[in-house]
Amino acid sequence: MEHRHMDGVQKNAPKKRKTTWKKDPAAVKEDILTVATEAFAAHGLSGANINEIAEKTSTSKRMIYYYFGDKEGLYRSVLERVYSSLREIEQALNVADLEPIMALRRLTEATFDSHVKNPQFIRLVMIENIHNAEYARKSDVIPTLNKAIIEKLADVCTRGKAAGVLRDDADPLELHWMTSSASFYNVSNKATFTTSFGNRLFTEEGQKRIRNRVVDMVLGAVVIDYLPRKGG
Amino acid sequence: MEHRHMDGVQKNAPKKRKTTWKKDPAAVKEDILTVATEAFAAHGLSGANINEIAEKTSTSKRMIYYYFGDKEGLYRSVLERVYSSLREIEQALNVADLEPIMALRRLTEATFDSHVKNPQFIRLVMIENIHNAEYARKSDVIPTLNKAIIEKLADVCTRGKAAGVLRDDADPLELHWMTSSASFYNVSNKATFTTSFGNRLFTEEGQKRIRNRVVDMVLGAVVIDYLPRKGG
DNA sequence: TGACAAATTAACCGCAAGGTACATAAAAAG
DNA sequence: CTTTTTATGTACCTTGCGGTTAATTTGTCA
Repeated sequence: MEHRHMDGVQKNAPKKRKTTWKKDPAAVKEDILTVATEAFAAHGLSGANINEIAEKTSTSKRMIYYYFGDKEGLYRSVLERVYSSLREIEQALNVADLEPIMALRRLTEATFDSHVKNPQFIRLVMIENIHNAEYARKSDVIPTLNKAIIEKLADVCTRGKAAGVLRDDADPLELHWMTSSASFYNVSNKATFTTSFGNRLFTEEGQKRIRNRVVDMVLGAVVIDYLPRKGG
Repeated sequence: MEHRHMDGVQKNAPKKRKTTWKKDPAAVKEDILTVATEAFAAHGLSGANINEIAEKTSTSKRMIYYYFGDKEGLYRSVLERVYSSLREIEQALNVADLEPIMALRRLTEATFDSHVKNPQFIRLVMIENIHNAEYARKSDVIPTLNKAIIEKLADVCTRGKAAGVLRDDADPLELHWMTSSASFYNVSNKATFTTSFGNRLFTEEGQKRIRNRVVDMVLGAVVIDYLPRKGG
């Protein structure tokens, strides 16, 4: 009971505490995670500020520590949540009954588009890479999440080779690497690329061209006698 | 350096100051920049610690502030320095007297290799992108640096089209985008990619394959009737 | 209805880390 | 040789921010 700094004069008159509130743990957690996701994606692990996060939630800083332990715990939860939500999108994709080349085209386009649509995810993955993926690696869900897309690509490869339309050195993992690299970079490096070269490739037009280019590159790498369409 | 708890004896005895030293501003600045580059590349702008940086230099924290003003100033200097040093590498590359396709192959390979060889640069660019390139944009050298590579590609395109070996929609900036995206991602996302899919693509073998794939992708996108070689 | 656990609030703490004050040696200027 | 400017060293200050303490309310279950 040491009010050491209250020498004498009414310093720190206690704010009136809220007299009533509802219990809603799930909503509180969600609220915190939503705000924290934005903060970590914007400023990174060390750059994000717990006090600021707390202010933007409808609850208090104490609750963050109550539910997530510490800053790192909060970050880990954010990471897992955003990884998981993206996996759902990937799993929803159904190309099993398209013919192989069309399936591959669709998968590539879908990957490209989902990257464009989820910049927050991209930023968090960038941040993870800065940290050498140490938090993703600690997670026991994240390392298992991306299997879905690889399986789909593997299926396409198998079918494509059987049909004689894909080169027999086509490899699902390499295919994913190619698609990912283009799709990821397109979002992750937009800022510096624009700084160096202007935004010509990042207008609506430019992005359409790039998207087609990516498809052509990927198909061109594995489809036998692939003929890219002309122009953008 | 806590002298506070040395109760009684020798409390706060000022450390004997170095009685003699040489002036060497240039070396001191270089020393600081070298250490700071490592620190910022490893931990980002907010994550890097000025005290730690100071300890690793052969000089004192005071000098960091003397020469660079504040943390942000130091970061900006680091950024400009690594950008500039990479530009020199690019400029040294001479492909003007190779035939167009070979020239393009060499440029692509060189870009891929230089990314692999300069992970610190990659990390700093990643960090800049997290910050929406605000510091790179403020710089008055960085935005002008990457012109060299584009000019080389433009020359190759012109010659290639004239010789009838390159598609007439081949575009230097797009070519650079393709090469960069693959080369950059290969380094920047190694950690998370490995976490998800194992390190098969990052062994010596795997990297050779990837490198060849990248060349094939780029050439395949612009060379008329390009025939990729088989296998890895 | 009252004990107990779970959820929430406001206030506080410690210290790490960015930044500064001040003294002084080395070199340059005059 | 004196003065001034540049470069350096040591100690220190301030506060932002991650994390805690302690009290209080809400809901549950004997």
